[in-house]
Amino acid sequence: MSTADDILDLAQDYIQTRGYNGFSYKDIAAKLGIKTSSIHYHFAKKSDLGCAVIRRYITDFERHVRQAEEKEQQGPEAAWQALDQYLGPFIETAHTGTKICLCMALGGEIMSLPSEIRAEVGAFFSFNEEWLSQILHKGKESGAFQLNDHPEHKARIFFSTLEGALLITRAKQDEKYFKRIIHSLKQDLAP
Amino acid sequence: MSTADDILDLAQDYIQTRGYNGFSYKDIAAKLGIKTSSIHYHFAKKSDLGCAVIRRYITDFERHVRQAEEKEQQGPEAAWQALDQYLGPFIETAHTGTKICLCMALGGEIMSLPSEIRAEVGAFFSFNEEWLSQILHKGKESGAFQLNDHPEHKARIFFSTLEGALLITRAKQDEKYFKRIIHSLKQDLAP
DNA sequence: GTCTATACAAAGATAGAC
DNA sequence: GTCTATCTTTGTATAGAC
Repeated sequence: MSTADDILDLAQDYIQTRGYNGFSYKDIAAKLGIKTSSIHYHFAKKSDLGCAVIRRYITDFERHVRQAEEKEQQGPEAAWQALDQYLGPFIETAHTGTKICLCMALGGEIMSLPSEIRAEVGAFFSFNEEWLSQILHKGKESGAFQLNDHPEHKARIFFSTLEGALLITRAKQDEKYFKRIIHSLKQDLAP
Repeated sequence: MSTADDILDLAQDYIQTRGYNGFSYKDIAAKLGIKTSSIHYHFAKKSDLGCAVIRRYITDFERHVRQAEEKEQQGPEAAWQALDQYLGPFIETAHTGTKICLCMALGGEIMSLPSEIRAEVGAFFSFNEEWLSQILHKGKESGAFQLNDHPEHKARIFFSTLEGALLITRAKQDEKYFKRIIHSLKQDLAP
């Protein structure tokens, strides 16, 4: 792992815990045992670092979701497996007890962020909704899911709930809270 | 309106738009045409200001919700009226296009906040869940609502969705998004 | 690629005059 | 209650040596 990767890892960790405006180059430098000027060598400005973090996050997330699509061939169990694959990172995040979704953290301070980062946050949210919408639609066709609303609407509700629950779970320091939400969300889709 | 109130108003506005770590005494002083030392006279430390803002916010919110309880006497329409009264501030916030719920904004940076503020954020979330849980329970009894889950679980889902949707709506700059979520949430409760 | 040195502005805060 | 003045620390960033 290169220094640049170490910096990205730490920056992402800081954003997910303290927010973009809640950490500095000094924090990262101290943890890595280097000087802030070394970080500026890899990422000239803080906004460059922020952009790099969110782009990597989205790329990794989309790769993860594409693996879910591979599982989701046809048949009822496949749709549920794809949904579980999708939910994995959210459950892991909740499990930390200290982090929320990176884009949720950035979304909370979005009016103070450079426009490049704003755009990425919006794109992440749209991607999730569209992907969920598709899988809900397919799951409905295959009989895996039963929906009381249009797939697009259901997808938005589902995603808003997931993200909101992550933040609230952390504030309450109660991982069980999140698990119950996941359970209710899945139950709501069951035929 | 006193200067202290003006400071509180501006601080709240800044937190809801830019986050707690996204504004400074200088920002507020500039807007009010005073010096930062004058703000320190009213609120010695930034954390004092933060605490005052969230405490006022919660007090005002609880007063608003208590008015909803008065509407919620008995009968099916009453439960729906109480719910609409409750939803008012969320809809107003979404309408600004720039703000999210104060506690959501603080919740996003909670790991960087003083413990007094952390505790208030958690209390706000718990209050909302408990209030919603009660009204869902009563509405179910009166036949106003039909629930496919326990009132406590439904309340948590409902609240998580509401808060998550506020943040996502702002990031996407699409108020219609929030209105559709509200519509779906209400439809889901209808018998 | 990392360091030292440095600049320069911003942030949080205090002391004391008016 | 607000001001001026001051202080300290932090944050972001650059120049140039190693």
